Amino acid sequence: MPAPFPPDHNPLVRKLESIFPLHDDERQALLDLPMQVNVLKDDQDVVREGDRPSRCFVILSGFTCTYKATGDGKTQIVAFGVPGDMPDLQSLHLKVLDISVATLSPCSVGFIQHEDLWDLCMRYPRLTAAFWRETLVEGAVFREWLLNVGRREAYHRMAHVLCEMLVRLRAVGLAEDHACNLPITQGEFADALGVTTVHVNRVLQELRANGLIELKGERLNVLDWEGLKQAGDFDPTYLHLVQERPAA
Amino acid sequence: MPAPFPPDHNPLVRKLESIFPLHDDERQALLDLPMQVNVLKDDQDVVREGDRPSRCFVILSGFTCTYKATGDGKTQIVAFGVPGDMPDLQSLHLKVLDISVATLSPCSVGFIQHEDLWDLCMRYPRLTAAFWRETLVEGAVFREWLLNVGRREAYHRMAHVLCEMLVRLRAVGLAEDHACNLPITQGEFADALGVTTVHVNRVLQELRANGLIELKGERLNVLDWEGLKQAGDFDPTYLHLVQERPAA
DNA sequence: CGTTTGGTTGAAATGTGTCAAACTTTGTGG
DNA sequence: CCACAAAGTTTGACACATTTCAACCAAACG
Repeated sequence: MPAPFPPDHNPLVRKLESIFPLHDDERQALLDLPMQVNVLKDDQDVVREGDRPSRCFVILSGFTCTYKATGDGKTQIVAFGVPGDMPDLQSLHLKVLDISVATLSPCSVGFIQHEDLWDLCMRYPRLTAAFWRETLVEGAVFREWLLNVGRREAYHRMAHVLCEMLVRLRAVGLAEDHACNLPITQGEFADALGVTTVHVNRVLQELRANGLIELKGERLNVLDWEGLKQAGDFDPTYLHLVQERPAA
Repeated sequence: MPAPFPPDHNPLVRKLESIFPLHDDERQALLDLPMQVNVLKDDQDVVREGDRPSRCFVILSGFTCTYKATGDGKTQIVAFGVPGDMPDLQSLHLKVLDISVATLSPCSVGFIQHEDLWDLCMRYPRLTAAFWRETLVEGAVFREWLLNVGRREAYHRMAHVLCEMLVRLRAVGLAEDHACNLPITQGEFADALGVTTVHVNRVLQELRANGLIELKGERLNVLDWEGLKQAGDFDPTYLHLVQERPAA
């Protein structure tokens, strides 16, 4: 079955429009893109480091993480993926994958053949720009994470990532102003922040004690958005959204 | 004055060919690209976070660093730039810069108007792919650095960056098999690795004591390449070079 | 030469890791 | 709907990598 999304709730379209204004015909072309939809359980690899894929995928629902591992098995999450994201879009140009992508929650993903994507880009040159831009924004997030991991203490690091996730989810209509679902365990946060699970736990308690957030199960509630932004030294410019919708 | 490089030593061409095979006409088109050459002293900003450039630049000679800073002034270097690199190529698609680029050594850089680059990409669609690919490889390096900073101890981190620089410089013909010039101070390494200058110093001494490297002034000499690669947990796949020339 | 920049050293402070156990929630099958 | 297992969270004590601070040294430079 093809993806059953009303045009304006199609995750791919929605995501691209959050960073690039689409014309009607381009939007339609995206909706018409041949796509093989797969439903995945959580904690499953979608693609693996070393793969040489002939297709890439878009997240239709659910969350993923993009990760790498050191020789002795320590893993670092380098990005979280939310609906609309294409975590291995790079494979269009880079033959062998330098990252793995796993599901953090049950997901449905749409596989798109590289040749179909090439085709689309030929027919709609502005879409080339849109996809290129998407990979560039992804790169900007890597840079910010590098600053985050390299130069901020764990407490601030955690706050920063929470800010980012909330803003990104708002941009694709998957978060209220100050709350969202975040199916990310403390162990996964640890791998994203370059710390241990134990420390993530302590730092989260601090954030809670300071009245900045509630976080229980998959539910994140930001009690003090200004405070959290400040704690995370967060400025959304690097996300390069067409227009950050200011949260009330 | 236009860049006085014999065709095959033109840094831009050389760099692109290290990750993308060019046809003759494409190579010529690159050589004909209008370019304003500027000579810069070391420790100067080329572009700054927040800028909205109408051009981007290619490094013709010298080294740069791309960096970001936290609100309280700590800086993180997210990439080193070597001749042929275009550290702010992203500005072609992202209006406002989320990074600053500074010279690490005296540099000559060539500024290219965005419109001229657009033009070129129109006339030679494969060059669009080449430039896109360049930004993707840059992204792959960010990811590896994230793993490096997040999950490796300072000693291994240092070894990793040294391996990377040597391989990248070899790819553009600026390093012998096991030695190169590296105008990077310990303070700058510190900002790249997310540690302090003091610690970089101690870690370098360890690398020297273990007989892996000599590093004095700007000169890096790798005494034990296999040992350094192992210490750095280094696998060059993520650099996506067309063909890693195996060092003897 | 004196001045600046970058490198080196040591001792004490600290953020984060490690280990190991207990607790809580979630999901599943009987 | 309970019972149990599995997964995730929380806690404490201690170890350790790295920071901090402060001084000193060496090389480069005008």
